[in-house]
Amino acid sequence: MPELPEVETVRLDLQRSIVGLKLTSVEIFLPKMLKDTQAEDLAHILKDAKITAVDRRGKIILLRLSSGYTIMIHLKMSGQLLYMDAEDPIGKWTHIIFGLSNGHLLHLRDQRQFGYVKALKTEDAGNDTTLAGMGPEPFSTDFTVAYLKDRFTRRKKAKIKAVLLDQSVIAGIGNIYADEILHEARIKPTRSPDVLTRQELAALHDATLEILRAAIENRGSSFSKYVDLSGKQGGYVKHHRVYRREGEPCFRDDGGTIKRIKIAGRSTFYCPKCQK
DNA sequence: GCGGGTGTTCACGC
DNA sequence: CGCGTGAACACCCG
Repeated sequence: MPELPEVETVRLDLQRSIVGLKLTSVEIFLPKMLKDTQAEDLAHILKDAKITAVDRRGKIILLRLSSGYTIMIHLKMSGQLLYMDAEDPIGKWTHIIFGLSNGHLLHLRDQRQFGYVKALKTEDAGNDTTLAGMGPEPFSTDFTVAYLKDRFTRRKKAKIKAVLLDQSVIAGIGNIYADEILHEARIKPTRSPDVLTRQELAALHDATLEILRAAIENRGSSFSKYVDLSGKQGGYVKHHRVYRREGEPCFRDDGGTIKRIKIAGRSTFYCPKCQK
């Protein structure tokens, strides 16, 4: 799925192109894409509601509506949101189409059908278990070295990579960026979080911000399915230093060769030379 | 046919 | 309770 930088890229695109418009209709071809939401309720909720803002929490897009409702969209592994013309063909994997008051359409495509759309009252969003259980946004003031230290001391037997993937610790990091962040911070993904030094925690904190910032600036990583709102690929893959680079020399030119292991069931790439 | 893939969740065993 | 593993979801690709 798209991780924070990809979802943020889509959010920025949506903010530019649909805020201020009204939603006019919704067509649902695959009802199981709706989570805790009835198709007729969704149609009623969004009909003629104005989109007042597009927010993001972790990897989830939040369409804020003037009617007091929020539409949550999770793209999971292969979901895409596409801003389309009315005459554009409907793809095989388009499962939901939102109509917009300017005549354009928002297609939700998802080859693997893991993603979901959920409607809830904006005032109840704080009670939503997915949203409420999420750790701080990396770019918020809550994300500090002290916070990492506090959360990491409780995880004595875990591996740092697994903890970075835990959305309740930090919101938005996935398999690509966990590896890129750990490489930038020179920390081996198998390390135990509770024994990291103050310097390592600070390096991890800074690397998180730097890698995510650079990825957003390059409009995310497209190695397979991810595209932005207009269907274009992101440009960050060419900046990847470890992810999917098994057997290649470390970009730090330190004589290390990128290794691939499994952590938390996920392929994990790192340089044994510079990541300690 | 098999394994693996940007995510998440659950069952199970230690 | 914490943590790791494997499976599940569904589909494409090499």
